[in-house]
Amino acid sequence: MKKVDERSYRESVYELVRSIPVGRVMTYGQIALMLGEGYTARTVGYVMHGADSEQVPWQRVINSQGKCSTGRLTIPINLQQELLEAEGVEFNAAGKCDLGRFQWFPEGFDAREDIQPSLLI
DNA sequence: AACTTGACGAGGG
DNA sequence: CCCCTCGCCAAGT
Repeated sequence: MKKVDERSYRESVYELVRSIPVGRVMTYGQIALMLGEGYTARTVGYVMHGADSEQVPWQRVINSQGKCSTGRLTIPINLQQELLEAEGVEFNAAGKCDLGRFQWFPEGFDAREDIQPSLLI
């Protein structure tokens, strides 16, 4: 078992991101851990910046500190946060959301066992 | 083939 | 809270 079936590296990431419910988020590192070998938070971020905003709810992927990391090049600062707030995710004045409340864990995925404690915040 | 660049994350100061 | 260092790995030069 190498990569992931016949799907491309990127598609596996997008498929998982599409499974995140409205108003919930996942972190780059969490996605990397769930996809397994070959995936790291860094490459998930790389893949996400190339996501088609029409087909992937890219705004639901934030960093492990509960903050949006998109205030750089192509994406307007605050756009990601605004989109998330529009679907119910709350952010404090420092632009950070409570992962304990908004982070999404797929069913069958035991956060306590499958994810490093530090990722649970 | 070598080197650089990220929408990252953990650990340490 | 801020800053820096490393490890990570796909892609583009």
